[in-house]
Amino acid sequence: MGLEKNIRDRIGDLTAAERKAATAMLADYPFAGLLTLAELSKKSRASSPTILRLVSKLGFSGYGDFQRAVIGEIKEAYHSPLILHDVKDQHGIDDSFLSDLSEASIEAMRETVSTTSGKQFDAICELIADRKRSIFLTGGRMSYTLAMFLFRHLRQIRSKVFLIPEYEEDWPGYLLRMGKKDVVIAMDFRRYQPNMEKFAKFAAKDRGAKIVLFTDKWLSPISKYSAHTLPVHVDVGTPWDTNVGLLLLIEAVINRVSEDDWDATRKRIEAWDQLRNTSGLAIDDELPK
Amino acid sequence: MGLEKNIRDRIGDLTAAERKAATAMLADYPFAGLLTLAELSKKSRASSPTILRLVSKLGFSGYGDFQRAVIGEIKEAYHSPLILHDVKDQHGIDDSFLSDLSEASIEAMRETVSTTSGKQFDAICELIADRKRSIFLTGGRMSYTLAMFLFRHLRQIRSKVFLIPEYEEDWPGYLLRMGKKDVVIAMDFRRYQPNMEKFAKFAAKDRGAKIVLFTDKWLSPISKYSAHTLPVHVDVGTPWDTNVGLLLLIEAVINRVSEDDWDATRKRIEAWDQLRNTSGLAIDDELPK
DNA sequence: CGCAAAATGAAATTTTTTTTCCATATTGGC
DNA sequence: GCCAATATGGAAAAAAAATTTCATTTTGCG
Repeated sequence: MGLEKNIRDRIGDLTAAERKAATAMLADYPFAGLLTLAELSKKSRASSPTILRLVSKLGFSGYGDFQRAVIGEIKEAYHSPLILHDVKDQHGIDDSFLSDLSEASIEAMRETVSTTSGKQFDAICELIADRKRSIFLTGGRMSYTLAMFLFRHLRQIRSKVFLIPEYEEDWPGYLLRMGKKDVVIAMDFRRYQPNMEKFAKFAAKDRGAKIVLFTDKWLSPISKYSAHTLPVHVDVGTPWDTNVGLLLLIEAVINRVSEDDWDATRKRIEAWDQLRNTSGLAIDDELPK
Repeated sequence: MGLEKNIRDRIGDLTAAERKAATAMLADYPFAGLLTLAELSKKSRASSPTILRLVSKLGFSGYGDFQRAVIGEIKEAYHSPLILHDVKDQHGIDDSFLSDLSEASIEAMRETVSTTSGKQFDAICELIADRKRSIFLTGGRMSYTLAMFLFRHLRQIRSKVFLIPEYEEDWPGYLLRMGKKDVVIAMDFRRYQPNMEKFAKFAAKDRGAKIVLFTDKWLSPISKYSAHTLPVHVDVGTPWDTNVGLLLLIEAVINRVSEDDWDATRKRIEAWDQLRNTSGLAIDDELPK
């Protein structure tokens, strides 16, 4: 499996000059693989064609192909040593699935926080806290539910907060009421939906709204139009990506924005509580204008 | 000192397109720095000259110079991976709000996992994976959105999954179709809503459905009627409770249940992807009977 | 609203890197 | 020691990448 082991195993079959190249490679593995062909050639005192022949013997189609593999290995090694400090076996073997997933999710959360700039986060919260701006929320198929989570909380904190309906025919009514001061909070994760981009484009270009985008590290196409982009780490090594990092950021926003005028928020929550027995339905703000 | 911190600190002074490039860089730091200029340009959706201008603002004499610095950082970090993940102090004091909240949320997740019995979790997943049973989901005001999150995922995994509408008048149609074999997944957290209890009571007593309850440590009144109760830790010392523990369990359920018949799930997801361009709307299963 | 200044990216240019070709060198068998 | 097979690297060609130029777009301001 490992590229390094692969080289070591085959080093006996190589020709003299190829072995020189392989040795240089191993001497500073894996970083020698990041050098250019000419640099590695100089370092190993083997000509570039020799290195190319070596690389092809190792099963790569070219130097670029080889370099991509090296980068992949560096990436892997860079991330993996962390899932070591496990809390496994606290109550027996059968829990390891849950605790493994938990540790991986924790890692994703930590990475999300560590790649989020505090300054940018503050700027975003300030935008959202600004009562003069209307806030519009939307999201992709799955993240829509988390957008809705944020929506329902923001509703308790301030007015002029709107959830864009999922049904596309309803969009114009919202889009046409957006202005330059307004904010669109969009959540868009892998398998980006084309109509989300269309929506964002119109909101940003035609209406001049500011877009705050929550996305993954592959960056949704909406990032073209967004004023702020917050990349969230979603990988936990399972077939489904995790959203705990996103939820963490959402809850951080809720806390930060409500701090801003806690008294008003408390009053709203109390008023809400009074109503909660009579009806589960939200009292909708009218759209402005 | 650190290149990453350097970028973060200056991100405010950058122009819009430069910020896009910087965000892409940070989203997959430090590996995005190993890409070629053209690749990074594509990924960040900023033109190459823009990236070059960014790189020069950061104090490098060219893209190559910058890449050498990135490689240097990777090399350094490679041998001490832990330093990188010491989230606090990594980018200064102003981030402490986010990282404090993150650590508190992590604690809540860990506690949730450590108080969840693996056996019970498995039993719940088995119930949900059983294709013969219909699954009905519901939740309180805020947790309803997370119930919806689970709903949309379960929909991709199996059939006969239904989301109870929030509007009370619609409930009878669902309640009357529930049978003894069926499962209600209820999420109910502090400030329990009385009508949720009414719903659960009817589902359990009159219809004989099995209730799986996600709640907080104060235990929703629904626990009287539930076959399984999973208490989630929600306290993070802020005015708002956290839901990361709940989301973790939900995602664990999704992973576990989809494992059960991954081939079928994959096919469903692919079929879904085919449709995703034509309409954002779900194709609703008919209610049974 | 219009204008100047700043920002941006398309495309041309330059530089670097990879790949190919082939002449020369080396090796091992006889 | 000679020959054929194999290995090697110099250098040209091809490809790719980085950089520069400059026209167009966007932004901020009066």
